[in-house]
Order: sequence, then structure tokens, then C-alpha cells
Amino acid sequence: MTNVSDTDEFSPFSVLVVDDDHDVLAAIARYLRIQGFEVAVADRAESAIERLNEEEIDVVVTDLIMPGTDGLAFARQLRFLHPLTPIVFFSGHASVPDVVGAMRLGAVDFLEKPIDPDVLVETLVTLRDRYDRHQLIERAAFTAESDLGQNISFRTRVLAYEKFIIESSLNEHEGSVAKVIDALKINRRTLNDKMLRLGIRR
Amino acid sequence: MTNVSDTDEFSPFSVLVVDDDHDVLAAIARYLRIQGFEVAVADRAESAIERLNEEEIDVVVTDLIMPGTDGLAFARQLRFLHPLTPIVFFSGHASVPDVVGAMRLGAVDFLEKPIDPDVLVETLVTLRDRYDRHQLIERAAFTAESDLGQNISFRTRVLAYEKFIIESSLNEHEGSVAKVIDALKINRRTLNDKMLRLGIRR
DNA sequence: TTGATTTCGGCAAAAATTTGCCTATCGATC
DNA sequence: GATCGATAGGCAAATTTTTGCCGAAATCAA
Repeated sequence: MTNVSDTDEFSPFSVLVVDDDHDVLAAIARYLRIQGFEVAVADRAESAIERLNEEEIDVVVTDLIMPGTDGLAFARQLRFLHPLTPIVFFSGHASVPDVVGAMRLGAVDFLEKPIDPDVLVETLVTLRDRYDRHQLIERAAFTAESDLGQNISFRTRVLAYEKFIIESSLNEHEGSVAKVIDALKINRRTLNDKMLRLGIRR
Repeated sequence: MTNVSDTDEFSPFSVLVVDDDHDVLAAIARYLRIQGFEVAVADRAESAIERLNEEEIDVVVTDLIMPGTDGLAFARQLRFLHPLTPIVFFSGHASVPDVVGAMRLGAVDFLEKPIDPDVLVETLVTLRDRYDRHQLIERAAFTAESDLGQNISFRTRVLAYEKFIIESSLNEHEGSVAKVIDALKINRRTLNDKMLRLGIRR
């Protein structure tokens, strides 16, 4: 696997903000940019998906209630395309089922409107600090063959995920294979084989 | 196949209900027993933990707000003792952060008080049908942001991810297995087997 | 009701993965 | 140089998964 851009400049943490209200969108984007985030915006789900396919997004921040494809439906698509990309929801009057649905889709957090910019930034900073490395690895694993868009085979996806898990765990344990074996409860021989097959090096 | 009377072949599905309000507790317990569940009750977290250690509990249903140890703190203990036991929360006036916190702890659902008994039963029936005793696969297993994710085996995580992919794809294709087969490029027989093993229903 | 379509599961062969055993390499240390 | 600890890989048996074939059950459309 030749990865064109994994050696060059460090990639900033990029946030995709999705909201149909342009004023809110602009305000959030502006604030986040001041805070040093790279920000992409979209005013509806369809364009958000486009953005996600075009550029590397580290985290998605989306309104729950939008005309057309709403936040949950959007998250569902996102989950399918990029299963591990963190999602932060926000909404004005969210019902309990809404929040439940969002969290079930793997949302990291659910903020209430009006958004306190500092709370949002805090959430994002936590994510950045905590998952920066993981995200980079994830991208390498999941974008490797995802150029084709939707039709990635089940097999490929699962392998990519396995690769992600192992690389994450290795990363977390500073390259100690023994610790990974323990943490993932995986047979040593199996791990070695998988690493070989998936092209994982310490 | 999905018949209520089939279940007596297996060990019964046991529910632990936790609420400090004895009236509510009795009402729920009574209703669930009528519906054929084996029900244990506890009026506070401490006794609930005792119950959990004494008998085999398949799912915990707990109030969020209780004097002493509240629902979230209780869930945290439960997670430590029985990481894969499903939890269903209920509460009267739950705030968004409450719900978020509950779901982060791996709650299966969050119901609002007053509880509609039928909704609760439906939730439990789904759980009963869906979770195979041998192979409990927690949604949290694969959620990247979960606090739990750490001690879960490689195998379990991968299975959870497979389950997620298939469910997502089914969802996206409105339950059409044929379309899923095409989209995921997976053998029909393999898909059927996986659905069976992972407890996926259309 | 009938016939076409779709979905499911039993079964067994084929294929792939996992695992245990044994040996080899690499570094750090004595 | 010898040794210890950690990591890898060859090999073959054990185990699991995948797949094709078959028929049955369920669903849908006249």
C-alpha cells in the first residue's frame, strides 16, 4: 500500500459543521477557526456527504433537525461510510428518543442549543487530544480502498476494521505486542499472522 | 420460531427492576411477570448489586433518579461487575446530559416516566430475541468512544462491527437481503449464517 | 388459489483461519 | 561471548467459516 500523503505535513484537526441555518453555521465556523480548527461547512446532509468524500474529516458536528435528510439519517449514512468518525450532535428541543437514537449511532456528545461555543470547543479538544492518532490510523485503514464509494465489500471493511483495532492497540501500548495480546485477548500466533496479512508493522 | 411459548425450552429471561418507589416497582414487576418474564426487584442500588451477584440476570431496568446511589452510579458499578449486561433506564424528567450519560454507559434504551408497560415489554422482548446467551455482543464493544471498549476482546469487537455493518446495510436497503448481498458483496449463505449467529433480524 | 419471487436453513465438501510446538533472530545485559 | 526476554515465522493439526446444492417456508401478485 503506497500512501501518498502520510509522510508530509502534520494534518490539522478538521471539523465538519452541518446546519441548515447559515447564521449559526457561520458563527460556529468562525469561532472554531479562531480556536485553531480547520473547519468545513455544509448546510444539508447531501453536501455534507460530498465534503466527507472529498476531504479528510476528523469529526462531524451536526444539527439534529434539518429539512430534508435530518441529523439521524445523516449520521446513519456517515456511519456506513466512515464507521469510526466521531459525531457530535446539537439541537434545540431534543426529545429523549432523539438523544437515544443519536447516541445509539455512536454520537460522542449531544449539545443543546443555543450552543455554548466553549463547551463545543472543549468537546472537540478532548476528542483531538484523545483520538488524534487513532483517527490518522483509521483514515489510513479505511480510505485505502474506499475511493470506490459505496460498494466496499463486507470482507474489506472488516479487514480494515481489524487493522484499525490492532494498530490502535499497538499504538496505545507503545508497540508492545505482548500487551496487545493481553488487551485484545488474542492468540499470539493469530496476531502475528494478521499483522503480516494486513501489512501492520510496529 | 419467534414464539413466546418457545422460550421455556431455554432458561427463562430474567429481569432485574430497580426503583426506589415501591408502588412503581410492584406495578412493573407484576406486569412483567404476567408477560412471562422472571422478575427480580430492588429498591436501591446496593440491594440491586446483591441480587446481581446472587442470581443470573439477563437485563437490568432501573430508574435514573434514586436516593443514595443514583442510576448512573449504579450503572457504573454494574458495568464493572457485569460489563455486558444490558441496561434499560427510565426517568421522569431526564435532562439531555442524563440521557447522554446513560447511553455512554451502554444503556440499551431510555424510557420516559410514566412508563408505558407495553413499550417496556417490547424493549425487553427485543432484547430477549436478539441477544443470544452465548454470544452477547454489546453495542459499546465497537463504539470507538466508549469508556468500556478497553477490555473487550478482539473477536468480540470484530463481531460487533460485523453486526453493525449488516444492520446498517439492511436498514439502508429497507430489509432487502438481496440488496445487502449485492452491496456488501457477501455470499448469501454466509450472510444468513452471520445474521443467525449475530442475532440480526430483518 | 396459483404461480413466481424471495428468504432461510440443513448438510457436507472446500477453503480459510486459528492454534500449539519448535526454532530463529534481535537487543540489551551480564 | 553467553544469556535472557521479546518477537517472528515454519509447519501441521484442529477448528471455524465459507460456499454450493437442495428443498421448504414465507411473501407477493394476480
